[in-house]
Order: sequence, then structure tokens, then C-alpha cells
Amino acid sequence: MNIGDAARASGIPKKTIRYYEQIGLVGLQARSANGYRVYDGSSVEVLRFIKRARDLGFALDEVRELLALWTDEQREAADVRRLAVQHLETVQRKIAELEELHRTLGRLVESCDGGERPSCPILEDLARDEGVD
Amino acid sequence: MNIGDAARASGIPKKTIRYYEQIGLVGLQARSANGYRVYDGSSVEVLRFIKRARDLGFALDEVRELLALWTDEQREAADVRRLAVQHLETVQRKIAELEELHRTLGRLVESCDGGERPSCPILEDLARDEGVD
DNA sequence: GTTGACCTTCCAGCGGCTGGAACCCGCAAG
DNA sequence: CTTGCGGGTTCCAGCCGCTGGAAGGTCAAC
Repeated sequence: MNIGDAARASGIPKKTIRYYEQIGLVGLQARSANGYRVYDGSSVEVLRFIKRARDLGFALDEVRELLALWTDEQREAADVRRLAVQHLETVQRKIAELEELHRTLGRLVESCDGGERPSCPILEDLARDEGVD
Repeated sequence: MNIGDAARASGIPKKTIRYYEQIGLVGLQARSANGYRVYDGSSVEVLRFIKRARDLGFALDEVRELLALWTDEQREAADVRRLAVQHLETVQRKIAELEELHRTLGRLVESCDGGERPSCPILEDLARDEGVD
């Protein structure tokens, strides 16, 4: 199994797989006689694990920790949970920020009739002289 | 008025102001005899405009467009509105994505008791063999 | 023998800064 | 007169997580 197949099987682009090897997220892959990387079921399993963790928005360093916990027989579920909760909170914070943004932008867009004349409350707001905070 | 004062007055770090000059977001600043950048009320006004647009989440290229519209007497409010609506939609999409993430993460965290034993549904989910999509 | 799909490496760039090194300038205190 | 401090300047490198491209090696099919 070459890198292209591993890419298809895991959903991670070839380039990214090589990158993950380079930064040590996955181990150095075995090579066949011609120098091609060789993948088997278990290396693909790791890649799929990574793919899912990334899809859940975990940063690469968090994925690293998750991988370590995954292969650690002595792990405690609490450690995994902690990581997930932490990440969940980050996501919550981001949502709150974006919703605030959304409200403000919504108000601005509402206030502008979008006609052909230059006068536009959006620009006026951006140009106003009081601080925003 | 030197760059430090402009930074304080606009809320943009000195480094970032120089960076904005470098990428041509703001024009080349006049220099005093000793080579220091000199700022006046109107250059600070521009910086504040940029700060607010950035705070609203506009990308630098969008800020560039907004600045152009701002100084364009012939502009049409519709153009400004279009930019804002576009951005608003981007923000909406991001919120939707994050909320989906939030739901999934929430479910995972709920499912894990976080005890001292290794067994953890979060890891099991990350390691499951069906695709996520 | 040539085409085309693979694979390899290495280098550069995206956005939007940010940190640091190494330097100059102007002023006050010791 | 030197020393130190708080400004300023330049340029280069790094952050995250890839991604594109160049330049080349490998392999099976036609």
C-alpha cells in the first residue's frame, strides 16, 4: 500500500501525510525497495484517527496528546475528557465571539439601504471617532 | 507624532503598523529628519478605520477595498453593503460549522465519565472504523 | 519507447502578524 | 563623559497547518 492508497483510505491528502511524518505526528514510515513509503492497516488506522480528531477541530498538538493517550494502556479516561472539555470551551468561546460579530455586522447591514448614492452608515461607523471598546 | 503615539491612538501595535505600511495597506509615511515615521490626525484616522474593520473580522484585502470605498466620493452604498453582507455570510457559515462541532464534542464529553480507568468513549469514537462523512 | 500515473525531495507561500537581533537617537543622572 | 533608558530603525525568522510547484525517479501498459 503506497501513500496514494493511504491518502484515499484515510481522507488525508498525500502532502499532508508526508507533512505529518516530517513533524513527527506519525512515525517514520517503512520504505519499499524503490524508496516509496509503505502503509498497512494499522498505519492507516492511525491516519484515520488523526483525520477525525482534526475534523473535530483539535490542534495538531492536541492530536499528538490524544494519540499518546490512545496507545497508552495506563491512561485514565479523565485525561482524555479533560482535553475534550478544554477544546469544547475553546469552541464555545469562538462561537460567542462570532455571534457578537454577527450581531454587530447584522445591525450595520440593516442600517445601510445599499442604494446608488455614496452615503453609507457602514463606512460612517467604521470612521467614527470614538473607540469601539 | 511618532509611531508609538500612533499605536496608542489607534490601538494597533507598532509592529503591525509598520507591517501595514510594508504591504501597502497604508501609504508610505512621511519621515522626520532622524528617519522616524511621522503621523498626524488623518493618518491616525485611517489606522482607526482599519482597526475597526479588522475588529469586525474583515480580511486585510477587504479592508483594502473598504478603505478605497471610503475615500471614493463616487462610491455607491451598495458596494459597501455588498462587502458587509458577504462577510456576514462568511461569519454565519463559520458559526454553523462551530455549532455542529460543539454538538458533536458535547455528545462525546457527555459520554465519557472521566474516571481513572482507561476505557473512554471519546477515544473509541476517534478510533472507530466507519467514515465520519 | 513513450506515455501517464505514481512516487521522491526540497523550497516557497498563504494570513496576519509577532519576536528578536542589532543598530541609531536624544536626554537625564551620576 | 559615560551610562542607561526609552524611543526609533531595519531585516530575518517563526507561528499554524498545510499546499503548490519544480525537478526528478519508478513502474506498468500500449
